Amino acid sequence: MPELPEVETVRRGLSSLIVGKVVSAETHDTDKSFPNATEDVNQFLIGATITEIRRRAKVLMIDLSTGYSLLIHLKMTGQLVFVGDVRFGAGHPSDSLIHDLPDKSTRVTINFEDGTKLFFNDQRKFGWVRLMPTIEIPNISFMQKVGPEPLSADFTANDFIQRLARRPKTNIKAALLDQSVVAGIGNIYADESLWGAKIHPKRLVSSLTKKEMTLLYNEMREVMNLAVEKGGSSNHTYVNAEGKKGSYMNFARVFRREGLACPRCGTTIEKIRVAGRGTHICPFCQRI
DNA sequence: CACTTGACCTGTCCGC
DNA sequence: TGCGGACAGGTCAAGT
Repeated sequence: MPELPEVETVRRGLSSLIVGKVVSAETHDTDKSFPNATEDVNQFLIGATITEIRRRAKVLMIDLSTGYSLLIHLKMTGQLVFVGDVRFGAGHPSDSLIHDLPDKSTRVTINFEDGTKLFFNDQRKFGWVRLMPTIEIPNISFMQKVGPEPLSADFTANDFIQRLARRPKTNIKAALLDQSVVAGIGNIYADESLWGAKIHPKRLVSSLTKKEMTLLYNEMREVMNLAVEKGGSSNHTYVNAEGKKGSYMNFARVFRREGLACPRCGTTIEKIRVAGRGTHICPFCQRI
């Protein structure tokens, strides 16, 4: 899925596109995509005004005037695309990657009173949308265990080091992907951050020096900031709320660059497997 | 308990 | 061209 920068990009897009709109209808394919009772939808979603769009880790929250929120997780291939320009028939901007919505990947459609629509598309069906009372969001198990936002001002290098220390016997890549250590890092930005800090992803957390962990903290924040600034990364599935791609992949140093030269030392980048995930390293800069 | 692996799905790509 | 298998930006349950 989209990792923190992609979800944040979607959040910003939706903030300017749908806040203030009034929901007029909702449809979905299966209860897995939207596991809510019809009476709750009728009572708390239909007729509600969108008040705010928030994000925590990789979860989006669309707050409603009824005291309920739509919680959305895009997982690996989810997209949340707003279609607002009726001049385009089914309605899409001409430079959008999304051509005709709904399509066979559309799981949920939210209609607004002004005729515009929000589509939740998800090829692999891992993602979900659920409606729940806003006040109960912090009580769900994911929110209970999720770690701090990596870009928040009060998240320090020492916090990072202390949280990593809870996973001493696992490798650093698995620890970065563990949402209870730090929120929002996924496969792309884990690889990019480790390359920046010159740390091999298979290194055990307990083997890292304080200096290395501090460097990793700095690199992680830099990578995340740059990725947010560039609108995230796009493979063939990720698009933002307007159906457009992010440009971080133009700045990636190792991710999906196997066979190419390391931008720091020129050594050929390799792809290996760590924590069950495809992992990109410079074998010279990042040694076990 | 901590840690690793498999499952959830569909689509695409790569080698035979 | 067809087919099998590996793999894909995530997370949770089940296994060791």
